[in-house]
Amino acid sequence: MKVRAPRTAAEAEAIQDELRPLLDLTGPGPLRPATVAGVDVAYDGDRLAAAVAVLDGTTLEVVEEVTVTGRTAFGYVPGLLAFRELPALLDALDRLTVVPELVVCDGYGLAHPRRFGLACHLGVLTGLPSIGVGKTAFVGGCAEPGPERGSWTDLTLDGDVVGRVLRTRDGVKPVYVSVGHRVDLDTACRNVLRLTPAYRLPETTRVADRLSRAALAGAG
DNA sequence: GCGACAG
DNA sequence: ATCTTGTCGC
Repeated sequence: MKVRAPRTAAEAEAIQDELRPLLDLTGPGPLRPATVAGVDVAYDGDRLAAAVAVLDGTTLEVVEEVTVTGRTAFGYVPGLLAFRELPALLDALDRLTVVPELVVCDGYGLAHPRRFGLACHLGVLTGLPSIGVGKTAFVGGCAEPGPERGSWTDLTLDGDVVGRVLRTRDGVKPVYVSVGHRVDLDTACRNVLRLTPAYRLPETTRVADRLSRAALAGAG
């Protein structure tokens, strides 16, 4: 699998609009996935390192890790993050021995200006069930969820519910969850809660984050 | 027209 | 994303 490389923002947007119809928003998706993959990318100037960490869906123990290093081919443009991170992430996913039952992305999925964020793009290109978990607000409006872990509110955009603002730890800033491909919002949130037994962010993204940084440092 | 804006 | 010290709290 490979991402088409657009030359301009307009081209990138056209690709998103073209792929958007291939999205499978049919649920429920994996409720008790045996394996869950986390993906993340670290940068140092134009160098980058992408990492994929596959965890056991029950014990959350690391089952497999893959990293790839390379150079950025597309700058960061809000709404077009996938074109910056997907090439390397797909390379890493290709080298995986285990086929994860769910992929957790760092960023947004359906909650996107054209309803096709990183999680959707990755899902459509790999065919794998995927969800997006963002750390900060991007698009959509929401009310503040209750202070306890598990409470949430709708993330809405143009009158549509495009995701959820979910509290994963008591009294800690919530995360922004939106579906990517082949998973519904309820299932996405249940998975996120299972992946956050101790910290605000899913263990999958925590491991992938560490991995990508280490790979970047080790690639000198 | 002017800002805001996942990572 | 990344640049960065000390500091409050368990």
